[in-house]
Amino acid sequence: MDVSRDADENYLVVRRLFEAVEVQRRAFALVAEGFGLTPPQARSILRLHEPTPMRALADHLSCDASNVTGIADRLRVRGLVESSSGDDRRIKLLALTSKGRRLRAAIQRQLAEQTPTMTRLSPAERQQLVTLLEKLTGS
Amino acid sequence: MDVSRDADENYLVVRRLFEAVEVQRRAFALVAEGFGLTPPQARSILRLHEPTPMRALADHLSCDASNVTGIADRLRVRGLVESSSGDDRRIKLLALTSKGRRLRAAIQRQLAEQTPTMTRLSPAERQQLVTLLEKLTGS
DNA sequence: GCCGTTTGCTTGAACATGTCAAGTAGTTCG
DNA sequence: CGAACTACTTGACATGTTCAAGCAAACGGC
Repeated sequence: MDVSRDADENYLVVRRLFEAVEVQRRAFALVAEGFGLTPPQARSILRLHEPTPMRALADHLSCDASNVTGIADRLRVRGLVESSSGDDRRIKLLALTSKGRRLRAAIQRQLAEQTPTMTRLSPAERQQLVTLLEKLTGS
Repeated sequence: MDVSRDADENYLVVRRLFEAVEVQRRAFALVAEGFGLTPPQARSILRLHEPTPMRALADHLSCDASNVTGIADRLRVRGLVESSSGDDRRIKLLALTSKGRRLRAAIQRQLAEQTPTMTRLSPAERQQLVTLLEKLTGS
């Protein structure tokens, strides 16, 4: 067994993977920018299909909770989200405004149309990809 | 034809995709952090298999050239890269030091071992994935 | 019911990344 | 030769990111 050879071949797979990740990331950033949003801001908007505690948003973005404060602030200034309190008065629930909901729909539409996955793969290939990705993310 | 229904189904595919992208991104960031590098720094190191103009590195990272100046500075301070001039004296060629080359090999090894793609997919599935990704990135 | 602990969020410091505009130096080409 | 282009640097500024510190609310044992 040639271990170093194995490592090389495995790394080729990994490299392809990260190349593809970069392509997607750029595509996403471009769509977000088209709506005047940074990628984390766009991801937040997409996540807010329902009122969501900031803590949950931080988990979704896999970042520190303190980070979400700033991101939410900037979205609030632009009238895209608003926050309310629930039973637990420590928790701030973030929710989209109607303007935010319209924006979210537009982003989804554009992602579904312009993402390379959608434009360059056949429906069958997309299904194959989804299956692999689900296994990959453990969902 | 129910266009909005199509858009919804397409968006589900896109959502899966971006979830997977996030998983990979986190995995990469974690490996990089383990070596005391930020993701762009690690990506730069991986790119420097040969002396590379800063302009080419900027293209690879798809960012502004001015950004690369700072990234290269920080890598230089840590003794991982050094720069030289070629024929065209405007161009700075970045190259790994021997310390940098050792680090690069270690990063590749760890990515090949720890990336979810490698740990959660069978070799056949990995091959399938690579084929799809190549089509996706147009390479 | 009280008090220590945990949890959710905010604030401020410190740093990396990213863009843009402006500047310098080297190349190219008419 | 000179204008235009190219490669890099610098500085200003916004954002994202983490960490440490702090505050307020909720929880849990006793």
